[in-house]
Amino acid sequence: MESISVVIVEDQDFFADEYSARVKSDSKLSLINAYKNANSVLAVANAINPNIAIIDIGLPDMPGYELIKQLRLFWPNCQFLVCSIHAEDDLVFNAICNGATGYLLKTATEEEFLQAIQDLHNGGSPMSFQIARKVMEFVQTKSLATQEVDKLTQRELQIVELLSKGLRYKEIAADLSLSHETVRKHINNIYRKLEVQSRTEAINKLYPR
Amino acid sequence: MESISVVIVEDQDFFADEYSARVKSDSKLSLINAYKNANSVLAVANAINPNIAIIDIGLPDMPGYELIKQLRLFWPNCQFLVCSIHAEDDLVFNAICNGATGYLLKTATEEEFLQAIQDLHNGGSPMSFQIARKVMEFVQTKSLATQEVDKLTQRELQIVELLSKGLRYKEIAADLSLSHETVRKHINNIYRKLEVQSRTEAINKLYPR
DNA sequence: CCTAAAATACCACTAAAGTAGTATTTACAT
DNA sequence: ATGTAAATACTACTTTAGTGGTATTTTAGG
Repeated sequence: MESISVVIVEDQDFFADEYSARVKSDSKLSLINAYKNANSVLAVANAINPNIAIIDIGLPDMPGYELIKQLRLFWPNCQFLVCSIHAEDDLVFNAICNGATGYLLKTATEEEFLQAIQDLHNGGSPMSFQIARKVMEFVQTKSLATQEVDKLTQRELQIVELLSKGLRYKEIAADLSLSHETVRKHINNIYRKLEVQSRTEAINKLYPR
Repeated sequence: MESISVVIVEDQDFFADEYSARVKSDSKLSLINAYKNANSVLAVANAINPNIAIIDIGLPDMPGYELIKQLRLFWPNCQFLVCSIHAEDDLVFNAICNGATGYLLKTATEEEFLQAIQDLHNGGSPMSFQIARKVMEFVQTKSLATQEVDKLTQRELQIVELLSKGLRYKEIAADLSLSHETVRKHINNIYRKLEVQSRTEAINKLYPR
């Protein structure tokens, strides 16, 4: 069994040394190198191809999420583990949106840290529990507004689905083999039930962002 | 320090016994009861008020996500931990959307199981690593389409933001102290850059669901 | 069988959205 | 200094969206 190759990008000496020591202590891992800033790793990015990259979000020369975005182009199969002292929503979601698949707070123990690398390599997404809750709440807010959906009939839901895709009335009519006027009537009823005056308001009410 | 009260809803004897034993073995937890199906717990729901509910997703008389939805009304402050042998997307997301804040596979060890209860109680969202990855991917797909956003100027993004809320052109103009015509021009440019023909198409391109 | 809700369809109308072209001013970068 | 992009504003026009009313047919429930 081949060992898992790791790079570290961390500007603070204390953490860089700590992470390096942890990786070296684990026989299943091999440390390629530890870099102090974004540019020094970008300079050699096309010469290496790690399995795991551990990225500090607070680098001096570039936001961590920006670094991930760029490194992903060089290392499409690499898993990115963000390590941060911060749990602010912006940082967390920017990192995730740019391809981070794990997010640990720096309070993580050595055991959690090494387990996270294993999890990442096994297709998991390790997160500190505070981060996990934020992510969970994000998922919950992005789901359907059930109580509004219940007000609509089957046919109306079918039409709303097409409305939300941006189809025009005549396209919806063609899709469902209905007359243009019938579609309009249905949409009128939908808006009345949802207490809205436009397509966008209806969509926002049914599919909260 | 007060102990954490737990209920279990699990139809398979093997797992029900196992979970009960685990909870009893932990001095920080107290087991209220273990129920074999959804209706037997709903029958007594208003008489109890647990801190943590452990729910099997594959109950005989009701889908687990439906049970969570109903129990949440009785126990608004309870944290729901789903335990399932399945990691199918539908089950996972239905559960999360209905209020589950943790999701473990039944392969979890006793240690992971008890740690999950602690994490839940501390405001975390424990997940088996396979689940965490699904959730992470969901977040990634639901986030801003960065490459499209980059095509727009600051002013255009500002206008798109208001467009996506369903404001009319005249309302946007008033908000930004612009003329109605200028807003229209901006929107025209936005649509051209995004290669769309309507508000809904633009929104869908920038904020994928 | 009968009724209420749902689905279908049409008309007339107003409001809003979207298209196309032109033009001026500011600001920034080569 | 000069060219380019961005932001502002206007006109003229077409298409689509949204409102209100009426009416017929289907479907499901009591």
